[in-house]
Amino acid sequence: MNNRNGAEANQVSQSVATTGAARRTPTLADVAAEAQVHIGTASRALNDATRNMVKVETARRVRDAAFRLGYSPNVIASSFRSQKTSSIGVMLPDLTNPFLPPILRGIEDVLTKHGYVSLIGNTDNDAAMELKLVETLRARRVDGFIIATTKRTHPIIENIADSGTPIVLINRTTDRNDISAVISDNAAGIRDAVNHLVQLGHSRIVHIAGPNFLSTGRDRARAFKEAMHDHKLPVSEADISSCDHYGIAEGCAATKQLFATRSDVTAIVAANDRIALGALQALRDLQLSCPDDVSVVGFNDMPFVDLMTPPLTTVRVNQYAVGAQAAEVLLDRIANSNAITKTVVLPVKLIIRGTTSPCRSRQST
Amino acid sequence: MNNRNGAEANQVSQSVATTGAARRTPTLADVAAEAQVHIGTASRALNDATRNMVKVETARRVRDAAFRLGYSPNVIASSFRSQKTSSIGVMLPDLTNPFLPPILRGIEDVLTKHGYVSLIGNTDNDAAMELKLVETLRARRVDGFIIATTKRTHPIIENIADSGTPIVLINRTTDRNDISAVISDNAAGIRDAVNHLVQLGHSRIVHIAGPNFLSTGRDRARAFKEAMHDHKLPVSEADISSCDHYGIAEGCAATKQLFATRSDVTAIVAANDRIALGALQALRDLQLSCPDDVSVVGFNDMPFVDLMTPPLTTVRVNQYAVGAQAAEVLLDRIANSNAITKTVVLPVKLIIRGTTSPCRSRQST
DNA sequence: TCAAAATCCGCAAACGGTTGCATTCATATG
DNA sequence: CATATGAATGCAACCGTTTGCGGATTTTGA
Repeated sequence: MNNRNGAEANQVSQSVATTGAARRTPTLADVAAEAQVHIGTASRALNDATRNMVKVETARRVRDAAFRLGYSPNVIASSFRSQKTSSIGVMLPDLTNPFLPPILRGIEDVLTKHGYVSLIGNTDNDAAMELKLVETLRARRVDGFIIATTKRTHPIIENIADSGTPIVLINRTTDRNDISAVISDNAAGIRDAVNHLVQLGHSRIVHIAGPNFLSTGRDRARAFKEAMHDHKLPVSEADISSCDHYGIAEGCAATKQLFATRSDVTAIVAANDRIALGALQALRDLQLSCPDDVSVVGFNDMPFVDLMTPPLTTVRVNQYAVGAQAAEVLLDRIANSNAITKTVVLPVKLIIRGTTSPCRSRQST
Repeated sequence: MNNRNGAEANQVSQSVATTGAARRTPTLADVAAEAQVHIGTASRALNDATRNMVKVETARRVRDAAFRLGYSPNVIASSFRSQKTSSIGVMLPDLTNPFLPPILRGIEDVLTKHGYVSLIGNTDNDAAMELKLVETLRARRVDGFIIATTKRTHPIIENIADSGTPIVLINRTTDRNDISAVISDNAAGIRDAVNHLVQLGHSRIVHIAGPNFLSTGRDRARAFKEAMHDHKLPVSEADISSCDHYGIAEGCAATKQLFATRSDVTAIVAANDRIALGALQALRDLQLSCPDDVSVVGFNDMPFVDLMTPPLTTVRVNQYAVGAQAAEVLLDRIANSNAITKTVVLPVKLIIRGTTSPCRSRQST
């Protein structure tokens, strides 16, 4: 009886596995059975890389069977066996920063074109969250990383690179030059901005800098000094005020602090658009008009700065391209593990709008 | 000789596999060996849900071993076996729409808190891309879907719901009421907008509507008519111009079309902020001043509409909360497969800024 | 003190593909 | 004609966890 029950149970589960197959989502085994081939052959027939190992007629039969059954390959099973997840981790400070979505879109577009998918995480520039995120992404076995949050030295990130996992940095780089990166031409952008202001007759130009521990902050400040120097304009440390964060409030505060000691300034080169927004706020608070009293130029050309009044003159970086390029570089590195590490520098373009105008040197207060 | 070589090779790989074990990323088997327990026990000790099946002392020993080895659980293997990926698919029209990032942030925040991760896809409202995305996400075996792109009838999406996969819609719903959704109180928002305009003395108020095939477009238009009716103000079809897309260009065109036949309008209720931006453009083109000649109110309060000149009066929807709520509802449904389907309606708030002012009925042209 | 119950843990079978190797069969070669 | 060559497919191990089942050990209860 026990035996008999067992036999019955077997038969039932058997019948479930056959007639009931329509219920379950079909597996490769179902497809192979339907196409009358071995499961291994079915696998090869369905996989682009191994398609040529099987007769074209057989391949067609398998694909037909797969279609007939509505087969959807189980990517998890595939990832598990092949140790490739076709997914990449993206580490951002905060998705809500309008500068980032176009970059993400660029990343997504090239990833999906290659059958990859991205896992996005926000860190709010918090070290603990960064660590947790990296652990999560590692646990999910992402094939590579795109990182938008690095400081000039950053142990967590350097650790990823050292572990041999493909990685590419965007916007910001580390001081180490053995990690691939996609950045914009900070030096050229700042130079163009200064040139523009000089052409408008400005000579008392100051720089509201970003954090020195970020490559963008350091590079743009350095470029500012060089550009001033090229124009034989004096530039001292007093002409540069640094923010320890790329924020509107910080930009406002830094501007006010600088204006407290300098009353003849007629133009501001801000390290990025948010700092520029803060500078504009500061000018308003100081009862100064932009651009009549003081000209301002930003950096990034993030969405909507063209709709403000006055619209912001700024250095446009091609955000979408940064993302797309980063994904390309990363996928290249994944496909070809000894691809050289490279830093891609994308061109920028000064967009002249309403916050800059000819200099009418203002009176000292 | 062959044999000897083979033996040597074996020994080498053996030594790699033992002493070199530190090289490989450790597996559960390594942890179990280190802790001197069976692999099954190690699994239970490390898993919150099964922790109580093992003695506390044993659990501690296992966790210590895991820590010592730097063990990172292979989520892929876990997903494979348990048929749960702890990932959910998010379908968006376009991440680049500034309305969406705060929603996404809300989704991400609650998902990560529960150990989940999201796979985001952009469809650009293209049916083919939608289908491809759904296939991709199904292949990756996401545990559920959050969908921001549905039309009032939408076969692809209804198909997901019918398949039994947990799903929740955001912003927009289908006409079917058996699918969970998180939306904002469209009717209240429009009512508040109309009330505000009436209080300012306006009576010639028109509505630039969204697409009728979207629930938001239909609901807001319907609410507009009701609100006008409540104030005993006449409202005909001529007072409503529809856009077939929530875009700036469409809003501009629809406004111009309506103003071509109506010269006494003093206020516009736009179906969303982008349409409102288009309406403002149209007014500029028509040499009309906002808010002096015509008041405008938008919907959504997306980022940066407060920085424009004049800043936009609009109905604020709590975007972050929409995303967070959607994630909560979805996770609840995943954890509890017979949770009731529910539609969560979040409150909205009229934010009065610079595009609305008291009516000074303008002359007919 | 001993049976029953409860607790803890080991055992081994999945999960669904991929892939190196073996086998078969047809074709080319000497 | 026998054999070498190569193409096409079958075979089966393997990837790292989870989990139902049952055995061993301890605790409980009368």
